[in-house]
Amino acid sequence: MRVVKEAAERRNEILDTAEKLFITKGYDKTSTNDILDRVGIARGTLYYHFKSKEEILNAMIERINGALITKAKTIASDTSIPVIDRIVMTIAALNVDTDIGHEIIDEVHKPQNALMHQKMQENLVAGIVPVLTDLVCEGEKQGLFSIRYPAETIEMLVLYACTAFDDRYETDGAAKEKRIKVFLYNTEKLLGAEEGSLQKAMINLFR
Amino acid sequence: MRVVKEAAERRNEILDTAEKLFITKGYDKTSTNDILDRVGIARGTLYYHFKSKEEILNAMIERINGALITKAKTIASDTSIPVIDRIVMTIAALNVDTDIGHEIIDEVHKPQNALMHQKMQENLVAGIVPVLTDLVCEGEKQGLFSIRYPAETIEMLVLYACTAFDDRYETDGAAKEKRIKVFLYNTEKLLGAEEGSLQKAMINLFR
DNA sequence: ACTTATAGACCGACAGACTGTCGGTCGTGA
DNA sequence: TCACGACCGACAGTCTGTCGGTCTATAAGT
Repeated sequence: MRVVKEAAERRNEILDTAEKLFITKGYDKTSTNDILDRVGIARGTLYYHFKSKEEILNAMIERINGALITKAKTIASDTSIPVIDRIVMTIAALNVDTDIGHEIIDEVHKPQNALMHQKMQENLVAGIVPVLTDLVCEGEKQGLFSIRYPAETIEMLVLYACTAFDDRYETDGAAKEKRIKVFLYNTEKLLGAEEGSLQKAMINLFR
Repeated sequence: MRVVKEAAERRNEILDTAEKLFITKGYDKTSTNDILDRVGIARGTLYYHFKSKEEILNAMIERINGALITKAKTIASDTSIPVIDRIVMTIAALNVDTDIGHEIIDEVHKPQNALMHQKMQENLVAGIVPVLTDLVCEGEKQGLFSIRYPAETIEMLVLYACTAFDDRYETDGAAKEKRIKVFLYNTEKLLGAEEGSLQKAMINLFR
């Protein structure tokens, strides 16, 4: 039977379903049939709202990243919190565990989802680098950091973090923990922060 | 008509052809028909030598990266060259421009080739990090560097370099040059090298 | 030297699945 | 009642991977 809805609503229904499927089954392994069966629409309807399967992926990524970046910006602009805490919190806000669930971080990084992964990363890095750069510059004015090329350096750190902290490299908890520790140590070095200052802020916030 | 060849030879013919096509057209847009038409074999023959299209991609990447890593190792083990020069040369050996041609670096990083890109990067990083780590440790013994966590730090630098120096981010020459400069500056900082020492070695070698 | 056997390389028709298209239909608000 | 936006589903075209069977080079037996 035929159910008519407003375009925006249908679009979101499709995106909701696609998101679940892309994340649980992978982008390549999800067929457009899977999506339209689940939404309960016909083939033509799907292609009435999106011009291709890839466009669905793009829209989905923009929705997810848009929300994440908005959240990060909100935290970053709360001047009532010390800069160093805000930096840690901003980064934590991107750790998708919080609200979208572990599934994403676990599933997105499988080899099959390379395209999805690359797009999410590119989009997220572009959005978050300026926010963090501003924060670091603020911290430098307060004498917390000493850094010559903030933008490029932040980009370097963020890009590395995005790639390295994907689970695809190892599941060994110890190696991962060490990697995080070294990452913080190196970050302090690059930002010209006092040794242990970031680590302290982190432990302080998450205990 | 039917031409019989040794398995190894056919395999290489297929890989040669696939390499050209994957690089010029992209992995997704290259069909197995494209490959087998060009090689001049039947469908069944292709699947006699490779069990899937993706396995062709994997074999191709291993071939390319194997050659690159062998070359890098050769340079790295030549103790007649000063360590710092060897480091620069080892990295330079990975810059595919040299023998496989610009095409790869130009084409591999298009969004369509995400899978290929990811696999090449992962494979290359895993191969090159130990080589560079050894070199850096050698340099530390000579008092050139001062570094607490060599392996993780090298990994960080290599991973970043792989991601950042893809052309996908910008074609603006000036921005790219600055990025390289900052990368060298930060590398010196992380390795605990004298400021400008890496840059000097680089300019020295390539003038 | 001449048949016969065998294993490895090769063939191409086919099944099954998938994406995107298109002409046409239905519902709803003006 | 009219028009437009939402919706439908059959269909074309393409793609990957399979399978039963065929060819050929080499080794063995006579």
